[in-house]
Amino acid sequence: MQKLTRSLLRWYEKKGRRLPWRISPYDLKTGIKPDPYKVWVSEIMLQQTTVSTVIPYFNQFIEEWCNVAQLSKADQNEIISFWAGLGYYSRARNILRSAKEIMDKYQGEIPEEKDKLKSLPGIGEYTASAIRSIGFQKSDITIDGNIERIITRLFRIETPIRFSKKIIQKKAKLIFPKNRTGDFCQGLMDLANIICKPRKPICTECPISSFCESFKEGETDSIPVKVPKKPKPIRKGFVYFVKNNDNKILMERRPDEGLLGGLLAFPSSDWLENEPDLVFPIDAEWSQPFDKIMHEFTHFKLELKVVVGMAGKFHIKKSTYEVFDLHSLDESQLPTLMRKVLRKGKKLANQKI
DNA sequence: AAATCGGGGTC
DNA sequence: GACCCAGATTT
Repeated sequence: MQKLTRSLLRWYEKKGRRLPWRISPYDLKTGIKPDPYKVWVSEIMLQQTTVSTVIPYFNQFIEEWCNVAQLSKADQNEIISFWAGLGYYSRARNILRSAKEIMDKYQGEIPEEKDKLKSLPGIGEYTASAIRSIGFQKSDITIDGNIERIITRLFRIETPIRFSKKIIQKKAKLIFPKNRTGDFCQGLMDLANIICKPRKPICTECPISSFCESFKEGETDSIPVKVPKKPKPIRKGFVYFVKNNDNKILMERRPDEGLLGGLLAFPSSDWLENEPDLVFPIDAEWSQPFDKIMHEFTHFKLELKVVVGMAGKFHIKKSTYEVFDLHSLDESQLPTLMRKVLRKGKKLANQKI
C-alpha cells in the first residue's frame, strides 16, 4: 500500500464524518457490515445533492421503508411526494422501479454484480461502484465529482475534467487500495468536502498535500480547469391559483416524463421564451397578473406571473385536475417552485377578501 | 458531446 | 451572483 493511501485512511479514521448510512472504520474492523440497502438509498439521494440536504430525507425514508420488500410495495405517488423538494424526481420513480425489479429477479436481495447493478434504473457507473465498494466491501474504483477534483489536483491535470476522464481513471488506479476500498473512497469524499474544496482548499491541513503536484506548484486555485458555462435562457408563463367558496383549490399532477415529472403542481401555461397568451383554465373571476415568481432550474430561469381566480363552484375541464382543500394541503409534498406559488397565492387570495 | 433533469449551500 | 454537489439518461 502506498504512503498516500495510508495517510488518507488514517486521516479518515480521525476526521471522517459520521453519517447515518455509514459504518465507521472502527465498527467495520469489529466485523459490523454495512447495510447495502441503506448504501443504495443514500447513493441515489446523494446524486448531485449535498450531504446536508440528504440527511433528513434519508432518515425519514429509512423510517418509512426500511428494506427492499417494504419499498417495493409503496405507491408511486407516495414516493414522489416524499421526494418533493429534493429534486431530480426521476430518482424517486427509478428507486421504486428498482425495488420491484430486485424483488422479482433477485428475491429481494440487492445484487453484488456490477452489470446487474448497472441494469437497474437510476444506477450508472459511479453508483454501481459505490454500492459495491461501500456496501459490499469490494475493491471497485469509485470516482465521483469530488474525487475527480482531488485527482486532477494531485496529478496536476491541466485539461478540464470533462475531457480528462480517461487520465483520471488511470491515475485513480495508482492510488486506490485493494483493501478497505470503501473507506478510502469515503475518506476521499470527506477530504473533498472538508479540505480539498472547490474554492480555497485548506492545504495546510491536508494529509496528502506532500503528494499533491498542484500544491507543490501553487496551482490549487487554477486546477481543476473550469469551462465557461452557457447563460441560462429565461422562460415565461402564467400559473393559476384558483380558489373556491369553500377553500378548495385546483391542482394537477404532472406527467411522469419531463420537468417535475409526477409531482403535484398548480395548473399553468406553457413556459416559453416569449410570454404565452393568457388563457384561463377554468371559469372564475380572475385577477390581473401583477405578481411574479422567479425560479431557477438547471438549464433555464423561470418567471411565472401568478393569476388568482375566485370560483363559485369548479367546472372541471381537464381530467388531470385534482381538487384539494387549501388548509389541509401539506406544502411538503410540493416541489419548491410550487411551494413558492402556494405562499404567494394564499397571500393574494387573502388580500382580495 | 451536449442536453435534460432541482434545489440548496457556499463563498 | 457563480459555482458545485457521492450523476443518470436521452439525444
